[in-house]
Amino acid sequence: MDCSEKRAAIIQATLELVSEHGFHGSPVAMVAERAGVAAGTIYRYFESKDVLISAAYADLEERLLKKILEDYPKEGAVREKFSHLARVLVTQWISSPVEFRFLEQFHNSPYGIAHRKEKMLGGNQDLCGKIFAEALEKGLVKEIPFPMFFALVFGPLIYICRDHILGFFTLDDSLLQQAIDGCWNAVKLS
Amino acid sequence: MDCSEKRAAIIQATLELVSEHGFHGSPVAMVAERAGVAAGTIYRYFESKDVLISAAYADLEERLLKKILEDYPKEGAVREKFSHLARVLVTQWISSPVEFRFLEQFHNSPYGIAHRKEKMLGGNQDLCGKIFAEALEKGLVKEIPFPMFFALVFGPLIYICRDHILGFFTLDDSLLQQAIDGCWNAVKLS
DNA sequence: ATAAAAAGAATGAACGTTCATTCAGTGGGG
DNA sequence: CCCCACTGAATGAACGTTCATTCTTTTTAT
Repeated sequence: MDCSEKRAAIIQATLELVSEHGFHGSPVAMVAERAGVAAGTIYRYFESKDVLISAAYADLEERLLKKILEDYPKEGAVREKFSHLARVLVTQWISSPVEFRFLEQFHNSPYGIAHRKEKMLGGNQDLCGKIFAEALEKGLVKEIPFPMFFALVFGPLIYICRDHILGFFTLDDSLLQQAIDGCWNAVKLS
Repeated sequence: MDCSEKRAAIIQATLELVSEHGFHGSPVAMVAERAGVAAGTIYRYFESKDVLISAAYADLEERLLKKILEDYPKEGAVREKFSHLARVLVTQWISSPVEFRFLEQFHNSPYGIAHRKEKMLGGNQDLCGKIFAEALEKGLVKEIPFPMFFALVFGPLIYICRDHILGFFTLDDSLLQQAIDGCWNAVKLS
C-alpha cells in the first residue's frame, strides 16, 4: 500500500465513522483502527483532526461535482439542467448513505457553517447559482433572493433523501419525479 | 430565587450555549456558570447531561405548540391552517434565533433522530399530519407519502429561517408570503 | 418568641475516563 | 548503515459526574 492508498483509507474510514457516529463519536484512534493504520500515522497525512475532516469533505465535494458534470446538459434548457442536477444529487446520496450522512454532519457543524458563509458571501457562483441566474434572466422563476431559491428547491430534496435513508418512506422513480416537479413549481413564475 | 426559577435558568443557559457552540462545545461547567449555579446543582435537577438536553427540547416544543394553538383557525380552510402554522413557526424562529439554532442542533443529533423516528413510526399524528390528512381527503394535494409532504412543505421554511438568521438574506413579509405560497404550490394538485 | 436541631439545597474540588496529539522506538528499503 | 515511514504507548487537557462539606430553610421544643 503506497502513500496515496493510505491517505484514501484514512479518509474513507473518517467518512464511515463520522456518518455513523458523528464527529465526537469518532475518535482518531477508532479512525486509525478502521483504516488499518496506527493513530500516529494519521498525523503524517493530516495536521489535525479538523484538517482531516475538512479534507474528507473536500474529497467528497470534488467527487460529487465530477459526477454532476459527467452528463451535464450544458446546452439544454434551464429546467433540464435543474432536473439533471437534482436527479444526480438524490441518486448519489441515496446510493451512498455514508456520504449523505457525512455531509449532513458537516453542514451542521462550525466547519460547515463557516464553509457556507464563505461560499455565499464570496462572489463565486456555483452550479446552482448559475442555474438560478439563467432562469431569472429568462423570466422562468420568481424574483427572489438566491438563498430563498436554494431553500425552496434543495431544502426538500435533502429532507427527502434523509427520510428515505432513515426508512420513513421509500423513494421510487415516480416519487422522485414528483418531488423535482414540486420543487420547481415552488419557484416558477405564475 | 426558588426552585423552578433555578431550573428555568439552567434550561435557558443550556439553550443559549448549545445554540451557540453545539452540544460538545457546552460543558456542564459552562452551563452552570451562565445559569449562576454550581456544576453540582445541575444534577439536583437533571439526572445527566442527556436528560438536561432532552428536557430543554421538551420545554421548547411545548412553548412552540402553545404559540401555534393560540390563534389556530380550527374552523378555517386547510390552506389557512397551513399558512398559520408556517407563519407562526417562521416568525417565532426568526424572533428567537437561540431557540431555532438549538432545534437544529437537536434534530441533527442522536437524540433528535430517535425522537423523530418515534414520532414518525408511532401512530400519533401531530398538527402537520392532521393538515396533510385533511388536505388529502379533500383532494387538495398530491397523493404522496407524508414524509415527502413534510419535506416539500417544511424543508424550505427551515432553510429560509437559517439563511435569514445567518444573514444571507433578509426575510420580509412579502418574501415570507412568497415562500409559503411556493411551498404549497410544491404539493398542491395539478 | 426564641433557640436548638433537623432537613434540604447548593457548592466546587476531586475523580475517573476519554480524547487529540506527541514522540521514543522499530523495522524494512536503499 | 542510515533513513524515514510507521507504530502505539505515553501525555496532558478537558469532560461528565460524584460527594464531603457548607449554607439556608423549616421544624420542633421550650
